[in-house]
Amino acid sequence: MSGLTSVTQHKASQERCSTCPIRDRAVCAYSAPNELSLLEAIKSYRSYLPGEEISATGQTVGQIGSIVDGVVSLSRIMADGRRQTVGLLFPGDFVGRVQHANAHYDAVAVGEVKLCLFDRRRFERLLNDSPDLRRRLLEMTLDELDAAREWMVVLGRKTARERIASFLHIVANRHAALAGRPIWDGIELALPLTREATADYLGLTIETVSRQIGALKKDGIIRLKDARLIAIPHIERLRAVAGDDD
Amino acid sequence: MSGLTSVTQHKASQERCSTCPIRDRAVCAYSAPNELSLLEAIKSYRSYLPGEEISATGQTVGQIGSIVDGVVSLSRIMADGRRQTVGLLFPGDFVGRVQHANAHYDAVAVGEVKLCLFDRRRFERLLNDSPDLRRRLLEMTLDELDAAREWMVVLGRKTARERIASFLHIVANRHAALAGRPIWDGIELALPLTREATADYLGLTIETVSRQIGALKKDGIIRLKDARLIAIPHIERLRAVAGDDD
DNA sequence: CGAGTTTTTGAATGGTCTCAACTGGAGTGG
DNA sequence: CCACTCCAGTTGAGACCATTCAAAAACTCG
Repeated sequence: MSGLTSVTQHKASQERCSTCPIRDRAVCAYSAPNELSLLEAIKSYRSYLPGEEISATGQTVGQIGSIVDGVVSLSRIMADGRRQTVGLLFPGDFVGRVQHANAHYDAVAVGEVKLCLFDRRRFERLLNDSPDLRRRLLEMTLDELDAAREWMVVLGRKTARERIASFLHIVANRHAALAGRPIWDGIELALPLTREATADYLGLTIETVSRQIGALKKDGIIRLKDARLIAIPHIERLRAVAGDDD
Repeated sequence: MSGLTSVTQHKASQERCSTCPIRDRAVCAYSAPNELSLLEAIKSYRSYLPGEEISATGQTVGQIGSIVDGVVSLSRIMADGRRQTVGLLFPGDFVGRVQHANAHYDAVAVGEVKLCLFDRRRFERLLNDSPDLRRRLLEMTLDELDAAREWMVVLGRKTARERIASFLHIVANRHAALAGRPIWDGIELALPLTREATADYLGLTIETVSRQIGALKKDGIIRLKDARLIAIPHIERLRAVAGDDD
């Protein structure tokens, strides 16, 4: 798979931060114009093909940055091959860890992915001088910590049916957020993950994922156009199935 | 339970940060003496009894701070009563979230706990002016995120036996860290958690926890002096049972 | 159409949960 | 000192949900 990856990497001096689609959500969201130009000077874009590895556990990572487009999964694999996805990263999210030279997880492009990358050391130096960058990075990290803990409840206590519903709910929320409006009944989703990737995220097997999606369809909670295109007639019903009260 | 709590709270001007037992690990670890005196001016100590609630989900939190002594559990409870513990906090760890007025999780004192507390708003103001505080808080938050993700692997993919072993391994590591030396064979642990709290952390039932601890004992992986006092003859064997390779 | 991949479906197994009873230690009071 | 209660923990039996192993079906791409 990594044999047929054709990546593109280039300084994109023509791509201005001011027109960046993730300008308001990324680590640079609070940065003033003068700081943006500093970031602009050291940034480069790189694209990844579906399934392409962005970084591997233990590997030394020289570049870190923001997702401009696409979805990235973070996962850990056990010695005997069991895999658990520990995070799904969407546009605006930050990939890579400051102050750590090597990766703790496998980062993989789920679909096509475009990253806005910085040299790790240079970014860290900028971070030291910039309260705005640090504040935003802290905020994003706290949000990710909350998301991780939320997911721990799913993995520790929810049934397969509830896990699927929780997953669809999260994807729907992200989809709505990217569309810039609150979630709505009848929302249609193109699931970013294969059944296998979904299973790895939910702590289930692909067979169980398939069966439970089928069950939700039979119960009218969701409608399937094909295996990856899902419509949700009533968000409230999905949320109820997910076991969330709010 | 909250009826018979006898808490103590007082400005402790006599307790100096310079002699604080968590001085090197807490959020103030990087703070210079002048900053320490600012913190000293606004800090107060408060003790909690075993089982006492420190803050509840949704509740507005006015004070945040560091654990000086004891263990705090963070957990979320579902509408039907299922509970999942999403974090165990030890001395030096930070309780409460900056920039969020209300708690996302239930924080409960596991044993007796002593906190070093700051008014949230005042602490946030200090945070804005202090690169050292912010750097340390970011670092701690990133470490907690790593720990949370590590635990997601446990909850998503490990068997009951592996979960118990992972739990004991984590507690042993923390115990060794507090003792200031690397983990050793024959280490003895006083488990901080009841079987119920352990089950909530591991995503299991108390019966399964009890059975698996019994099985580990039968297999010679651990030795029990009583239900809560455990000796680990060979750390390597425990780690192997936990399914970790390192 | 044919090959490869992804997804679905089926049947049987097994690990964990559920429900229930029992054990042992700590504290209480006659 | 012993009976009693209370609580944490242990043990047992059966049920159930998700897994495992196997095969069929659906989709993709040449």
